[in-house]
Amino acid sequence: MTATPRAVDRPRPRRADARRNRARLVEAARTAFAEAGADVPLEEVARRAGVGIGTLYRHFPCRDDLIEAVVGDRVDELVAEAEELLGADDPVGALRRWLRAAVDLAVGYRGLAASLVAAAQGEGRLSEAFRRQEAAADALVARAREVGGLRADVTTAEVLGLASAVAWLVEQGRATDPDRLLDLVVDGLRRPAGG
Amino acid sequence: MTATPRAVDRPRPRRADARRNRARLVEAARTAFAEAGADVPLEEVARRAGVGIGTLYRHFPCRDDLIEAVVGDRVDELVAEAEELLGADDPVGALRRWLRAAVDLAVGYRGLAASLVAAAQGEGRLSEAFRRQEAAADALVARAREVGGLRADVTTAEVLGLASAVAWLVEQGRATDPDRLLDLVVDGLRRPAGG
DNA sequence: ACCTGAACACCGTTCAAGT
DNA sequence: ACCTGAACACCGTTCAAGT
Repeated sequence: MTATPRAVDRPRPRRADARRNRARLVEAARTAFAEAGADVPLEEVARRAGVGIGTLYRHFPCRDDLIEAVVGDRVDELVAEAEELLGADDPVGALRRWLRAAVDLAVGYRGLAASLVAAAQGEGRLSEAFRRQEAAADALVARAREVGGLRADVTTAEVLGLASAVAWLVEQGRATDPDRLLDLVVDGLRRPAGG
Repeated sequence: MTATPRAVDRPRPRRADARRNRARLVEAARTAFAEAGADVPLEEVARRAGVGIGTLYRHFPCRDDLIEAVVGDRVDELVAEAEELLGADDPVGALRRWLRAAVDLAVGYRGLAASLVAAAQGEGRLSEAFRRQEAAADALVARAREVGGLRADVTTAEVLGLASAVAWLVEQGRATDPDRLLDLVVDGLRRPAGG
């Protein structure tokens, strides 16, 4: 039974060398994640950053913290995009476009979709990022429902869940075209036309 | 770079003790998978079976072979069920019911959905099981399409992929009710009513 | 023909010793 | 305040020595 280290809120490092090491780690993680997936060995990340493995753990007590450092600002961009799309003429189309962007982000690093979904229940920084994303989705879903474009009983968790599932399928190599799958899924979320 | 051992077609063991060990391993794996998920340590399975780890590897050169030994006959049951459902009055409902059974199987052991999806590309016994399942799904999809109940452009790979994705979501704890999600998904696969 | 378990590789995580 | 890397735990996989 190896307890996974709890995520702790670390203050910004005071010493200049520590800040530099932190930045190097994030950069190394970014490229390593992109090349080898979000489950790349942490020793590999430390090696690429040119620091000891202990230094990595000092800055990022668990893998999710490192993932958050890499994708956190992209999640914020996604949130900002949602705010813009809230003013769109076609709310269902807006939701659809936004989900596509969310899928793109998740597909960017193999294993990210799974990490994000797992973080839905957790406590750390990545979990907070997930909840920011969920709040953004919620606004778009509410808007689409207001206009009558969505089934009344569909929840945000279901919408985001299905989008994550699409991202996961693409990651697994079981789907070439995310757009195609998203279209099928979003069609199922629409208000039934005939009754 | 650790090469994963290739799946090899092993003949049924000749010696009685070997057959007994094999059977014990499958039983131990069945309970271990159910309790701890399909990624339970193989040493744990060997321990429960009361055999050495080397014996496990002799009978099941890779984890997927063990998984197939545990779920293979349930896949065959699924295939048989599909054949019965081919005669149903409501082909879309039949497809829907069958997908539910497929999801139930995958959800039975945590991690099985991922293993099955990954096996879609591979070579071993589990890959063959996946392809039997895919052929069964294909017949049901074709039937539902004939009757005009499905979008004409939907492929079997997409249908099965989305069902696996639903199973994965449930495994991740992101959905309580598989039926609910399957309804949403299947609705997206239906022939659009209004055009 | 089959079994066993020691041996090795790999990776995650901690911590004593350093600056 | 921070860094380092040796040390330990855990698990996958192989293989020499056995029956």
